[in-house]
Amino acid sequence: MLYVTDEQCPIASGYIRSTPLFQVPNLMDELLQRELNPPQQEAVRHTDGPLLILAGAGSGKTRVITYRIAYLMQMHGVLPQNILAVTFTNKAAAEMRQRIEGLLGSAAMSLWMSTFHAACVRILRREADAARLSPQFVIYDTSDQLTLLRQCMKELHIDAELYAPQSIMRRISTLKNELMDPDTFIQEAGDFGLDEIVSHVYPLYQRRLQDNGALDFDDLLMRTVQLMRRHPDVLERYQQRFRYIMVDEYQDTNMAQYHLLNLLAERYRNLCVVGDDDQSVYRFRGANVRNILNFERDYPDATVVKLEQNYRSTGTILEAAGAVISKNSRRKEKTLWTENERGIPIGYFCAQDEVHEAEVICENIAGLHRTEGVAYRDCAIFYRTNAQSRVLEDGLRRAQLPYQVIGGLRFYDRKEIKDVLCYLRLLVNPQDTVSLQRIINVPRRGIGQTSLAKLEALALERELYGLDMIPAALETGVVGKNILAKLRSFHELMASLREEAPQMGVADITREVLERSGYVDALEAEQTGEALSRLENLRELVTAAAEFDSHGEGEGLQDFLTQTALLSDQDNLSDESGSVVLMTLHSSKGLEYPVVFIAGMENGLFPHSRSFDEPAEMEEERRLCYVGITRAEKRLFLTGAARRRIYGVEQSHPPSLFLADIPTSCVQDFSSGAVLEMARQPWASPTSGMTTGNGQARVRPSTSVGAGSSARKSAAARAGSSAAAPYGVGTQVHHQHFGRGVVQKREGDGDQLKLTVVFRDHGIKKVLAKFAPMQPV
DNA sequence: TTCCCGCGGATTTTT
DNA sequence: TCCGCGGGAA
Repeated sequence: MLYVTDEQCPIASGYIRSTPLFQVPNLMDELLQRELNPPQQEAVRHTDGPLLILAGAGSGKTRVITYRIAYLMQMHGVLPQNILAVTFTNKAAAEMRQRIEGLLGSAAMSLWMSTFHAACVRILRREADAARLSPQFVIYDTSDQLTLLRQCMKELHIDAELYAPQSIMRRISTLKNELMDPDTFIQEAGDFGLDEIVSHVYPLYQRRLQDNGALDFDDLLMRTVQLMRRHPDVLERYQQRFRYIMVDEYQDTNMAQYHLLNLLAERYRNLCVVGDDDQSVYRFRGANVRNILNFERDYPDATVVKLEQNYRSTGTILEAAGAVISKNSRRKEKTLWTENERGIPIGYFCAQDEVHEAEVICENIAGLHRTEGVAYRDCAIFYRTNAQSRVLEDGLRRAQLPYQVIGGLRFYDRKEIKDVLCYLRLLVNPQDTVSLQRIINVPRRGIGQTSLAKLEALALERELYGLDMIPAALETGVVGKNILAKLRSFHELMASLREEAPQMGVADITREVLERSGYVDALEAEQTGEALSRLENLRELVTAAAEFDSHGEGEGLQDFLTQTALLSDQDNLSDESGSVVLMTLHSSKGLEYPVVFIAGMENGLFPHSRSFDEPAEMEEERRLCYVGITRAEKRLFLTGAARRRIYGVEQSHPPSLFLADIPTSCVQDFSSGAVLEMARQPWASPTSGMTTGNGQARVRPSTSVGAGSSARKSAAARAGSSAAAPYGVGTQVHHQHFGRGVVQKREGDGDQLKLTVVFRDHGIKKVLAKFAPMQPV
């Protein structure tokens, strides 16, 4: 056998025998012809050399990917272990694997089918030596990252008030996604502003990650690329191994992922990327649409296949989506079409406020369920920001409709779960100082801040990390006598757990930790409802661990921790539960539902107020809108509210400018008063849309309720807001020191007029209108 | 050391 | 509005 084989893989012994569908070549042909349209077939049959599949929404791309993998294996004799398939979520990977197994039987077992991050973890663990990593490294999530960063800042005496840890973190993350390591950055960074600070913190932060045996999300990608660049022999092995590479959602890859792919595919050039530039919505986390737009430049010999037939949505929904996305410049031209029926017009409703909006949505879901027998699980509600989910949840509860929320606070991010996971992490990797600090006094054992500070000082001096710092403290006696005893007993606890752990299943270890740490006892003693629900969550954690044990896929605790760290929101979406699904528009990518509601169709919310200034951001919002609309199969409802409370402050937003782009014939306005008609007014002229020129004022769908077009005035009147110019609630302002902001609240009047303003970069401030160096924009 | 209260900051989106 | 943190008191 020519190809590199996977040592762990029994050469797919089953796969030749267990392929009912593909035994004979012409059967395969027949199958492809029956199941796929001509461009889809072309994509499947193109096996060698670079391939770009531009897959419009709902054009059957998952089907193409799965059939292509099956085709490679069956018709070209490609071994499953020579294929790398990268998807966006674990859920997508699992589904795809299942479908391939449906076609080929168990042959697909040894196929690498996972997210970028999961694939990188796998590589890094195997190549830990070359990557100069501890093989039992742990993965830090956002909050761990921030904890570590804060410590680094403290160590360097950088004022966290002056430089928000979050912005430094964001910057470091961006740098990592651009493959900029600390050494390089020191040379390139300016010696002023944020970057000057970052040039000090980033190297230390990175060193501390290493000391703690930890990697953050971005490291997973960056370190893998570094590994491949520095070790040609390792790279060569993986190039040989992954002769065929397929990437889904290519439009959302960042620079690190882009380079990794190019490195791996360099040798055989069998790189197949699938994506849709119109669905690129992760710019904020480093995704670069140029990756897909430039694929043909990167691989001049690339074959390009466009999948433009949509099988998902009604003609009406597709037309609306097309109208919205067509306003974007810089896109690959493609026209989605469908043979599906026109369907029912899109419903629009402008509610009085957000509570009313939720009510209307619930009434409609209940109505569809009652009169048309629509299952709850076939209904989804999307929104722009997680904050919107609460009111919707309240509504659903009141209407007694079953629902599940995807995203928001992840299960594994809950305090009690995170605590226990930190115990487990320490068992795997005793160097992990961040975890130690989190749990050393949880539950309370009387090891307080002062003692901890002494411990830390000692650790810093002697360069000790994690559990190692405790014996040192015991010897030197830097802490008082009774603290000493407490430290000792904690250390003994951890030592004995560590000894037992390797022999036990994950569920048993978890139970052991819960019992012996006193965590459960402490919660039981609390006797509050909150403690009860935490206990409930912990039970759920044990269940998840037991499930993990029984699947037997991983190798114990280590893999369980990795899995929990890399789990995405979508991954715990269950189709079984029969409930209405709530999620952000971002999370909705890649999914489809017969009935879709998009709530909060208002300027300032969607498109989000932070995107008005930058055309590129605005285009991203528009793509997000396109994504949302194209999730719908049969029915789409768009809703908004004339008023809503945000941070407890009442605001009123005009209808979303995206509504104005949807052709009249596609929508039916159910609002009282012709709201949609009014919404169309300000932006309906030929000059509407985005103008980037400086001279001509960009059409600004402002949230102001003061001066403005008659349409906006009447919207304000209906909303019942005070309309006194120049600082009405919602007015966009510019402040000499604080920059851009939006007026949130007015108090007093005349010279005493006080304004609460939300500034884009400086948070909420109260200013006296008379004195503030500020004007409306 | 811990608990409680008050204040300020935050929210765009997430592997 | 809600959450997390810091400061002060027991």
